[in-house]
This record gives sequence, structure tokens and C-alpha cells, in this order.
Amino acid sequence: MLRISKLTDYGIVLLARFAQEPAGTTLNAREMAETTALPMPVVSKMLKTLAGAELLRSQRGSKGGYSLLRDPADVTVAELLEALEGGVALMDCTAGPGHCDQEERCTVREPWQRINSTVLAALANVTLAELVKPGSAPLIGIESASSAAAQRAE
Amino acid sequence: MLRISKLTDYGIVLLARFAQEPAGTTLNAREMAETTALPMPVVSKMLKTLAGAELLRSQRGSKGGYSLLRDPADVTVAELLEALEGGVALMDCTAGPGHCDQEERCTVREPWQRINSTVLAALANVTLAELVKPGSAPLIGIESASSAAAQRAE
DNA sequence: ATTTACTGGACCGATTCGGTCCCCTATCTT
DNA sequence: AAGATAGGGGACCGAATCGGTCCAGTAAAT
Ligand code: FES
Ligand code: FES
Repeated sequence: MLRISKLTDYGIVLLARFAQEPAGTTLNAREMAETTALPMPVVSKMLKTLAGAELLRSQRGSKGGYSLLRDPADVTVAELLEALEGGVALMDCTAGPGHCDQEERCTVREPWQRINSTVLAALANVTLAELVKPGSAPLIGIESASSAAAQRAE
Repeated sequence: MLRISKLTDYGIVLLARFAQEPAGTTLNAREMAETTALPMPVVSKMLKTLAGAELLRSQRGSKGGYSLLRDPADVTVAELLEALEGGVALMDCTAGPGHCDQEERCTVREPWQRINSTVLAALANVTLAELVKPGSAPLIGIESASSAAAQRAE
């Protein structure tokens, strides 16, 4: 259904939570679980993943926790998906040659590549900072696109 | 991994196959299986689905088969995904209220809606006809988006 | 009546998803 | 040094989805 996984969403929620704090704030898993009302094991798991992706810095031991490693304005949603879901490829075929055994016959392959690029571009154009601050939404081509779609619908 | 299912892809390949023929051409499941080199049961299943979605007209009996019901230039990729995968909702939460039990707390919900709209718009801007004819690719904002992403990457 | 071909749905193995648990190691506090 | 705290790594599990097959039924042409 063209959906990203719930876990990934949770991961992003967590990251957004960090982005709301002053830069460098350290929060531990328990605190995160409380403020997001998510089950502790899930929070822990996702934080680990995010740390592994070099998005969070982890600090062990008592008084430990996680802190945001990068400027929220520099982290794109595309990157997050990359880190949490291992890449954005609308279909196996899009990921590169060798994934589909009928790449020759297939006439739709190349157009899909372009579509995939478009989607990726859309995701790369939104940053973590923009996820936190509502209001200004500099999403590319959304008006032109939706109006075009509206025209088409007539 | 933000991917559409293989079956869906196959369905689109089949549809594209029809779009290449003169309008109204009737092809049966066996023929489709041959020209696409896909296993017959799969082809059959997807054709049924497509017929159910009112994209193909089905004709039973001997000399029967399927034929394209709509003008390829009027069918958008977004529609296809809608029909084959039951909607485009990046995450459960995006599909509407009541899917996620923390809609209140969640600060990322609304921004995601916009992102979802953007992706949807991108998909709604490509028609079946454009999938078949390569070359001209009027994908929205792809240059502006990729250049914006490039700027960001610096 | 026979043959062709779509229809509807059951069904199955394999993978992924969502989520939990446990043991280990690092660090801070006292 | 001892104890408490907190992350790291990974196994693990049930449930849902995915990819694909199969078959009994029905409509149409000849
Ligand atoms: S390349 Fe895989 S279906 Fe087109
Ligand atoms: S509304 Fe479901 S996670 Fe934000």
C-alpha cells in the first residue's frame, strides 16, 4: 500500500522530539518513552537504530542517553527513510539491475525510474526542522501538481 | 522500504501492454502471459483485479479476453496504485483519524500529511500513456527539486 | 453440447512487521 | 571498589502481508 512502516514513523517522531529541544540535549530512552507514550522497548530499539545511523549520539552509563548529532535543518526526510528503511526504491526493479528477471521485455522500467526520482526529490526537499516547525511548508510543486491533477480530473 | 508490491508492478506492466495496442484491442490472459513472460496464474489474477477496478473490460467465453476501458492519457499512476494497492498512504496515520492512538501527542502528523500529498501529486501527474511513450517526461518539479536537494547537500 | 476463457475465492510457504526480552558492556556515583 | 544506571546487540515470537498457485463455477461463442 505504499506505506512506510510504523516503526519508521516512530523513529521519526522520536527524532522530531529531539529536534524540539535545544541542540545537544541528552535524553534517555525512558524519558523518550514517557513523553511520546510509546512502549519502552520500541523506543529503545528505534533509538539504537538511529544511533547506528549516526543521527543520534549515544552516551552509556548512568546519566547517559541520546542526543541529536546533526542540525535538524540539514537532515532530510529522504535520509531518514534511507536510514530507517534502507533506501527508497518504489519497486525492486528500481533499485538497480538484476532485481527483476524481465528487465529486457519491460517497457515500464525507465519511466518508473523517473517517478522514483521525483518521489525521492520530494522527500529530499523536506527537512527534520520543517517537520517540527509547522506553518511554512516549502514543498515542491505541490500547488502546480495538484492543480494539474485537478485539470486532469475534469 | 517504501516499495510498491511486485504484483502491483506486474499489473501496471500488463496495463501498459494494453496501452500499446490500438484502443479497444482484446487480449486474453494466455496471450498476456506469453508476451510478458509472466506466470499465467499471476497474469490472470492481476487482470481480474484490474477488471474489478473498472480499468479493463472483461469479455467471457470463447473469443473473450480483456480490453482497455479508458484512455491511457487519462489514467494516472496514482489511480493505478489506488486500484491495485488500495490507496496511497505513507503511513497508517496519514489515512485519516483513528488509525494511530497518539494523534494528539504527535507533532509530525500534519507535516506528513503534506508530504503525502506531494508524493500523491507526483504520482497523479504521470499518466499511463506517458509510461508507454518514453522521451517526454513532464514530471513536476523534478529539476527544481533535485537542484534544491543538490544545494542542500553542499 | 462442447470448448474457451473469465470469476471468485481458497489456499500455501516465505518473508516482513511490530513488538518483546535478555544478557552484556560502559559509565557515573558513592 | 561497589552498585546503580543506561545503552548495545541480538535472539525471538506471533501476526500480517506477500507472492504465487489452484480449482470449482459461470458466461459466451460455435
Ligand atoms: S523491470 Fe521489473 S517489472 Fe519492469
Ligand atoms: S499520528 Fe500516528 S505517529 Fe503521528
